[in-house]
Amino acid sequence: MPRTVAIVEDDPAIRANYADMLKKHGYQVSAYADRKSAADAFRTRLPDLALLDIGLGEEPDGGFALCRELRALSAALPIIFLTARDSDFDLVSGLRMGADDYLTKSASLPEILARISALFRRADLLRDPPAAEEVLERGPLRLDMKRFQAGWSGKSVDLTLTEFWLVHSLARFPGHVKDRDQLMRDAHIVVDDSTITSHVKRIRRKFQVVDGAFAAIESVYGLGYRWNP
Amino acid sequence: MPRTVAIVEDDPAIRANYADMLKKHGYQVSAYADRKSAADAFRTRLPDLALLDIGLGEEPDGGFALCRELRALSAALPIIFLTARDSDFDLVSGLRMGADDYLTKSASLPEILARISALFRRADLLRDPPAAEEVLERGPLRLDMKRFQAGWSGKSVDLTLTEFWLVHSLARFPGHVKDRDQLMRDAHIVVDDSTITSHVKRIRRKFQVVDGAFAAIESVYGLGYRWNP
DNA sequence: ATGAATGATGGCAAACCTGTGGCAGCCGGC
DNA sequence: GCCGGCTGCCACAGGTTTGCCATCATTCAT
Repeated sequence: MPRTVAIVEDDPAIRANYADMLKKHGYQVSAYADRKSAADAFRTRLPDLALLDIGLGEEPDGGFALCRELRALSAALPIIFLTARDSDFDLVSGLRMGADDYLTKSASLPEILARISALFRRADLLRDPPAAEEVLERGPLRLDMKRFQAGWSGKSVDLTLTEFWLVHSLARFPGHVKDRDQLMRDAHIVVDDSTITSHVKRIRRKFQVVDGAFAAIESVYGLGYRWNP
Repeated sequence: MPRTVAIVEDDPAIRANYADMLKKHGYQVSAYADRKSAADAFRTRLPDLALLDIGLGEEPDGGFALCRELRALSAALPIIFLTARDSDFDLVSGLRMGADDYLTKSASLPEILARISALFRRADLLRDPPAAEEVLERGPLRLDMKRFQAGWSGKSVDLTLTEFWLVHSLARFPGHVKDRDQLMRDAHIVVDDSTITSHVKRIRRKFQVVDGAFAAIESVYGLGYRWNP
């Protein structure tokens, strides 16, 4: 099914022009000339994307008002301002108001189309599973990145923040050797090499409390550490 | 944890200029002069947003290549081209390649900032899908989103607006750790870290008036707070 | 095998984080 | 104006975490 694009623009010639162009590129277009008719239509059915002019007939800021109404109806609806007004002030206001893009009428048709499809691409990420990696499992190890909780064969292991980052850095690519500098970067710290050694010591101890045979963190002489599967 | 913005730009003066501006607006900035150093850094840690020049030193299209590499690493990472090239061709290529926005260096600083924050707003939708529930119930907790009223095992708890937002932010994903910056965003305030501590103190006190054993808000040392089911 | 370099360990002090009480500014209602 | 509630911030106290060192053990190259 084609995507629907709503155009709100008071000038009939420009409106028809843009509408034609969008239709030619496979969108299903509904066009409105003023705020009221657009708002009425949106209340029954939202488009997949809205292209708004700012000045609408009698209302010099009708587009802004419409943008606010739309945002109240849906936080995710892609909104683009397409207007003759090219002041910084209007642009910043428009974006602050919740629009996703702001184009002046000097924008070329290819630019408009490219920006519309870029915005659709991003909006589509919401529909699909955003692939938000929440938990990392490596054998008996389990790291919940949202809860900042670590577990080893079912039992929970209390790690401090720095320790958690270090374990995450090591376990993300099992078998890969991480040198101390990389570990510092992943843990967002800048410290002496010996301090990393200390952290590894404490991490090992904490895992050994839960599993005496724990040996997943292997030292690689002269290089750093490696997570052993 | 402030948002990180990566800037890849070969001209040292421009790079420093943009980096300063972004830092002044609260972003944590990492700057790179060429494709290789940027790509290396991105492989270990992705920024929250990338600002790319297209021409990078010897490579006239280094930014395009970098954009492709970044998109391979993450489909959701916000990417903005910021370049002197103002041809339609480059713009359309850049957006087709997966960038979310395309700015020329003639763009004003307010425009750049507004577009960055608009993009962050949209990217945030991925992290916290919009919730439209009228009433949120989590065990004994009950939040009426319409009336801004909170309840604990049937008894009503008088929260101020800010407190209500904070409780909502915490309770929405029980167990998930929210740092102070996320809490501020969810409560629509910009304050000192210690102020969040104060709010939590007052929230706990109010719940404890109703239930002496209240302990649903757990502090996570070094990170923030978590709602305990 | 031997020595230099690297890593492990225990310990300690500094740095950091949080909880708490308190206070000042702000705003709205009376 | 005056009052009271809300908010933001600070100073202090107590506890946790972290960084580093001295010492001992291990590894690698000669």
